[in-house]
Formats: sequence, structure tokens, C-alpha cells
Amino acid sequence: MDDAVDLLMTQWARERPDLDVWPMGIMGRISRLSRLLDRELKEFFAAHGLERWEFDVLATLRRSGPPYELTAGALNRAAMVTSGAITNRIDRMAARGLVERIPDSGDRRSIRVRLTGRGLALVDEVLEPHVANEARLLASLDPRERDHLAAALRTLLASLGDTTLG
Amino acid sequence: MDDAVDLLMTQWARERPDLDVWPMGIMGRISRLSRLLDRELKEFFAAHGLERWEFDVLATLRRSGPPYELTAGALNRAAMVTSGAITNRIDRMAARGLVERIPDSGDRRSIRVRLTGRGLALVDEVLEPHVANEARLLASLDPRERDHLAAALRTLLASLGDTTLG
DNA sequence: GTTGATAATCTCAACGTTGAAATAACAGCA
DNA sequence: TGCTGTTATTTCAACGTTGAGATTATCAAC
Repeated sequence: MDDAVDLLMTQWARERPDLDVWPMGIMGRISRLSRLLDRELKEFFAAHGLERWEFDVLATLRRSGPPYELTAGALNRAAMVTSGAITNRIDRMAARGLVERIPDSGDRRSIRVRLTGRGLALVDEVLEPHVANEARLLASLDPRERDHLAAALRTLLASLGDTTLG
Repeated sequence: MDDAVDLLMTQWARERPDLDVWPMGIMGRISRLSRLLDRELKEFFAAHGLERWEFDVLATLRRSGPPYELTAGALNRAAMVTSGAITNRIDRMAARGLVERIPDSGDRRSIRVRLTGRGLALVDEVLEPHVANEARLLASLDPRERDHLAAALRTLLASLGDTTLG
């Protein structure tokens, strides 16, 4: 079964037979998959009254364990966005009562962002169906393919230096 | 070698041992890779005086073959963006003299976007170093791994319905 | 030929991110 | 104690996309 990237590479083979465009077979697919999967996740979270970025923040705090708090800096490294974006996200989530800003006792430049009871309840409620939804999106791969795929992607990520969550 | 997603999954295993979060091993990596690779491509194109989206439009037209023209609709399906975004892109690229709008003789609702001589020269000049740059970013994979990775991603993309470029 | 449904593009306000500058605080060292 | 360089967060204007609506054109059916 051909996908959109196969068509793209066929076009290049005809137009520029002098070039071997094999990297596009990976780069193009990661890019298109990312967009398609983002759309799916967006739709899923909308059905649960959440924006995707809201869930990302909630989940980052949740998986950090009690007391469910992280600095703003840790959150922006985890989300791979700039500090301005995180300030904005915290503002809006605090307004919704999902997180609260706590002054950091050890460093007055820092703030700690803490999950409220409501935020904790929400993320714990949505997490399982979210994972089930992700599994549905990946259902075309059998378990062996999944493992190989995850391993190859890990190799790539690590080679690009993505080894910490901040 | 662990990557950021391994850390993330370890955290979930500790906090929610009742859940098997294996899908995150793939979804999380595709998402993070997409961001990291986008940054790299952005940097590369900036060094050549181009925005990433500009190159995408140029390349889409170039690989369609002579006379290097496509409708606006074909371009927005290929780029996976909305029609408003494509209108905006065409405006700016036409202002730079990289493409021109041609009325479609067969359908007066349509326009055809055609590569100018300057646009064609630019994309042909940047293409080879671009592919080389992509190959550099993927250098951590050996040829067999590349093929398996591309195949698994193809399976996924096709299962999500991404089988045409418009 | 007229009607009604569909399609292609453009318009525009709302939205969120970026990137850079501003502010405040820490840390090491003379 | 006072410098100097660094770090954490916030602020804000610029930018590009989205999503919905407006416009214009096509096509099939009557």
C-alpha cells in the first residue's frame, strides 16, 4: 500500500533522477504523521473539554509524582516551547483552576507550578482513554513492528540530543 | 542509550503502574522528532534565505514536473494546511517573485500557481544540499534500519488515510 | 435556462507561538 | 561588600495559522 510519501518520491525520481532522495522517506513521513496524529489528538481532547497543550502540561506534572509540581522552566523544556509560551499556558490554566503558581522557597526567581485537586482529578480521568485512543491510532502495527519502530525512533532522538526532559 | 521518552515512560510506570503506556513510546517520539527536525530544517533554510514553508511550496511545484504549476487546492492538500494559509503563502511568494498566479483556463474558480524562472532556479539550487542535510540528520541509522523505519511509518501513514498528495 | 448543491479561493478576526528585551535574583570571586 | 556573569520568569509586538464566512463559478437535474 502506497502512502503520500511514496507518491512524492516517485515524482522526485522522475524529475530529478540524479538525486537519491531516500531521506525524504523518513523525514516526510515523520512530518506528515505528526500533523495527522496531532489532529486526532486534538479531536480527542476537545471531546473531553481540553486543549492538547493543556493535557500536556497536566500530564507532565502528573507523571512527575507528588507533590505534582515543577518549575516553569522544567515545563517549557518538557513541552519544547519557549518560556513565553509557558507563561501564557500557566496563566490560562491557573484561570481555569487546573494549576496554581507557588513561590519557590529556595529560589525567588523561580515559581513552582502545582496541579490542583481539580487538575489531578482531570488528568487521571482522561489518561486511560487517551492511551487507548493512541493505541487505536497505532493499531495497524503488530507488536513486533511497534518495538522496532520505537527502537529506531529512540536511536534518532538520542542522536539528536533529546535525552532529558528538563 | 535512553532518550527523553524513555524517561517519560519510566515516570508513568512509577506513577501509574496500572497502565501500559506503550503507545507513548511511538507517539511521543514522533512528536518530539518532528519538532527537533523542524528546527534543524528551519536553520538550514534560513542559511539559504528561505522559510521552510517557502521551500515546501517550491518543492511541491518542482516535483510536479513541467510546466511547474498546480492549483491552490493541490498545494494546500500537499502542505496539509488550510486554504487561508495557502492564499497567504502564495501572496508572499508572488511578492518575492518566486511564483506567479495564472488563471485556470478550464475552471474560472481555480488559479494555477506557477514557478517562475527564479523560483525554479532557487529550488534546484537548494535541493541537493537539503537532501544532504536530511541525510546528515538521519546518519545514526544504518541502511537496514532506515528501510525498516520507513516501512513502519508507511504502514502507519497509510492506515491513517494519507494516500494522496491532492 | 433555471435551480440547487457543491467546489475553489479569498477574507478576516481570533488565537498561540516566537524571539527579544526587561526584570529580578542568584553565585562566584575579588 | 560590591562586581560580573548567569539564570528564571514575564512582557509584548510581530508573525502565521485556523476556522468560519463570503464570493464566485461549476455541474447535474429538471
